[in-house]
Amino acid sequence: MPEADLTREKIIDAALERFRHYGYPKTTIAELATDCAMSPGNIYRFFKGKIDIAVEICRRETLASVEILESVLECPHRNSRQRLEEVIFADLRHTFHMLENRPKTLELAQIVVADRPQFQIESLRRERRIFQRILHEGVASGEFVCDNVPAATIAIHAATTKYRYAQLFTNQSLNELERELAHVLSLLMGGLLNTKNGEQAAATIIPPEDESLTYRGVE
Amino acid sequence: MPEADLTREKIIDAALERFRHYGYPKTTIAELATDCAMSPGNIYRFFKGKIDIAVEICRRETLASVEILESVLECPHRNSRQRLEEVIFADLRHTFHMLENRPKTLELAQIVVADRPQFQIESLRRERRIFQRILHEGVASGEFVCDNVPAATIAIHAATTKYRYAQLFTNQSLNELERELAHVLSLLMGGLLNTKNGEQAAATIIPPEDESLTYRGVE
DNA sequence: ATGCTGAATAATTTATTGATTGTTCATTTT
DNA sequence: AAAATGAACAATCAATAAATTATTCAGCAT
Repeated sequence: MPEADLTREKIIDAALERFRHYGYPKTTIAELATDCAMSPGNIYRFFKGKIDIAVEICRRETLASVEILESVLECPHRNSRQRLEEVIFADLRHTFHMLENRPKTLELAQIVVADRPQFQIESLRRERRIFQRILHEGVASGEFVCDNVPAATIAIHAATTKYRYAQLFTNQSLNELERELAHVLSLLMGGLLNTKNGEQAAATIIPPEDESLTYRGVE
Repeated sequence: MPEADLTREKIIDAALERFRHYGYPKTTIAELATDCAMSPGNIYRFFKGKIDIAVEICRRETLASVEILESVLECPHRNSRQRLEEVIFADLRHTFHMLENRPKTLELAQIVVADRPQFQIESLRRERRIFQRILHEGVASGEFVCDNVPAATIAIHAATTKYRYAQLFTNQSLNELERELAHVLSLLMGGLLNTKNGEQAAATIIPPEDESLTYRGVE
């Protein structure tokens, strides 16, 4: 590895350590510089600003998360449904434990997202790509029926929003959340409608892509 | 109406006006007292504290919201699926416009919930009761198939979390959200699985219940 | 008694100041 | 020339003081 990259890594390691122990706001550039046996000014030859160090750390964190989900995906002898369910369960457990054991990581992510909204959008997109791969496989094998895989991917992702960093939404226990998620997945898989009577119900009416924002609610 | 209740209403009206225009923190008890032509001390004969005025206003707001959803519910010539979908769409639109047109209302709700977490829990429960009524009807008529209505109610409510006060989660437009929600509902109704091949897939494995916690349905 | 007042007090918020920190860049070192 | 420094400057934060506000309650009025 080139010298410059090694130095960059040293800064990231020092920041990782301090952000984890004391948090982003309580960590000063001067401290990072001391940790790396260099001057404060030199840090700026490797990062445009303090926030960019945080961005890089968070970016690596999300890549690691996606890899965890991918490893779940690669378990053999699973059908598409089991894969999808296990990936979503893994997401719930992983993010739950993250917030429970490393609260500073959330704080850091919130600081980064406040400054770089695009960061969150891209992280979610990376996650959805995993979902989409499973859906494609399932449709190809005939296990799933779906005439719009991208839309279904987004829908499943949206419907399981509550189970990503669940503590942001509720103070339920992990066990409660797992049980609830199982019911959500069960519905997403099988649906509510009675299909025994032969006739297939009409699809949900999907609003037109009209950009004119007309208000249809009450008041 | 008894004299005391009229006075109480006068205070609530004054608070409603000021909270809406200037927000909760910038409204003082002294101002409310002046508006009502009384002394600050007298306010405390009707409310235990400033926050309790906000709680009462928010309570009425949530009751009004539930009534809107109930009015959607009472539309005739609808099957259960349409009712459920329309109620959830109405919820999306109503909460979306609320945040767009009356941002102070959200601020107020956040202040109330920060102080009284139970308030949010009860508001959500009231909303779920509407869902549950529709599910019951649908199961009774044979339109829905579901062996655990309370659990399915909670699942549908959880899966549509993103579409209640959606601006808290995303900056998508209302139109985008409506289209996305339509796909979510479509999945919840019909499911992903291919049921044409006759055999019904096994249910999602539901994690065992914690011994200390009893699982309760919507009550 | 009962309903209400308004000054007194406690709690909170806002303004201010001084200290700390992020960032830059002219200069030094390698 | 390239890499690094550290003093200088601007932005931000923390601590404190000042002002405002929520709440109480002894006393007044009905």
